Amino acid sequence: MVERKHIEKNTTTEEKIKEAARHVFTRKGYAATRTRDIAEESGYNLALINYYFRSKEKLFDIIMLESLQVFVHSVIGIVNDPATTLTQKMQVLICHYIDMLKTNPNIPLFVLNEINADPKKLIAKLGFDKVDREKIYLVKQWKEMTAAKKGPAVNPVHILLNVLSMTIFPFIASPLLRNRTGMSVEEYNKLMEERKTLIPMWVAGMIG
Amino acid sequence: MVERKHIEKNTTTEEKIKEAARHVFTRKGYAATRTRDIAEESGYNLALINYYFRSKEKLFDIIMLESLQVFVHSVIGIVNDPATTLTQKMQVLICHYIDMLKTNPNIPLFVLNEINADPKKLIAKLGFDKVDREKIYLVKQWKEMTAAKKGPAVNPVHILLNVLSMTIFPFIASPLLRNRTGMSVEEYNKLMEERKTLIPMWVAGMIG
DNA sequence: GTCTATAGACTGATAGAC
DNA sequence: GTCTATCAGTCTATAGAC
Repeated sequence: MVERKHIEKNTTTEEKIKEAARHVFTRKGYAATRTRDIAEESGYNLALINYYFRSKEKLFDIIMLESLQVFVHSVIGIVNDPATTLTQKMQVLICHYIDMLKTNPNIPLFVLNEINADPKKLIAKLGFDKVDREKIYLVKQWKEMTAAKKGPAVNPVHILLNVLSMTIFPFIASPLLRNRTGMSVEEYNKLMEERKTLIPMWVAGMIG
Repeated sequence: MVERKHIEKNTTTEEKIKEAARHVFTRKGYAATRTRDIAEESGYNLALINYYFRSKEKLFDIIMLESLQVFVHSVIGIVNDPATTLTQKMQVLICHYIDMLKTNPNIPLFVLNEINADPKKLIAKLGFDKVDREKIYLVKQWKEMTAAKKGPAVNPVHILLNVLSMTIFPFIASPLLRNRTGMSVEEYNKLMEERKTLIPMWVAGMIG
């Protein structure tokens, strides 16, 4: 089953519909997407969407969960690794996010839009509400670090916000920035690659 | 006309509908918003929306362009001020952005979506394509600064990206972050207020 | 200017033939 | 499994009374 996954990908009707749905949903958002659009893009008929997925919403749930699990699953492995330091975790996470964003640059805007449309619905669907933060190794290490430091500490949420901001936002704003600076996609991606080492450096400067 | 603006605000039916539309559109997005929702929120009937604005789309355009033009205009004033230093400009801009975003937290997502849908259209509507970058005072000051510095300089686009990221992204991600941290809107806004002084400090550290 | 009532178009979902 | 045809519901926009 696993070893065949890359072969079966997009060959079955079900996979083709999912692939089409991924495209249309991420481009237009849930509400603006018509099941007819997905049918057309998949090359199949409208009725097949219901045959395979029962409803537009159920199809959306599947797409969204898959998009996010790519993000979330690997991340949990990183933040829970007792073998790495806090700094190393941050470096690995930033690399991981930038690589993922280079191949899926449209996912953040898609997710943020849907969360904005209905915050409770999506967060519950993602299973984020079931993660026990206190048991994550990164949280433990963070607390040790802040406890050891002297002087007035910055609210750690600021640091988290900065890492996420500096990593994710450049991809969301890419069309705008590229338009203003006249950069090509390749030049821009090269810049993003540079940020893999720059962001950890900048953040280290913030923590002092 | 101008001197009466704050008095007339939200007193006319037209203004009340616009205010209601602003709320609903930004909460649910264009496609998911029904004109019935706007009518209900405004306290008036569905038919009045068409009486005043002809269509849902025209109403949407008016709302968004109004919010944006006010903001864009003020920004141009700041970056073209010959009386302030580069550092001062950055501080004022960050303050200005954060204040704006506290009252209109939905604008970034709207702008990013529109630009994603059609990069040239919105930029042209806002008149950005007519701005001659070389004539902006901030650009001149920036070049002077980088010319005076020794050692290998970081690509200035990184710094621009960081300022925008750290200022804007926290507002886009607010629903997600507030949910994860359990913060109220007030607590979160207090954090954003702190960033008015923190971001310039962090950026100064990056430029070194 | 504001309302009620309804036209007219579109959408998600299903029945039933093949 | 895949198709065509169609229903039932919802939406924007408008006609017409007041």
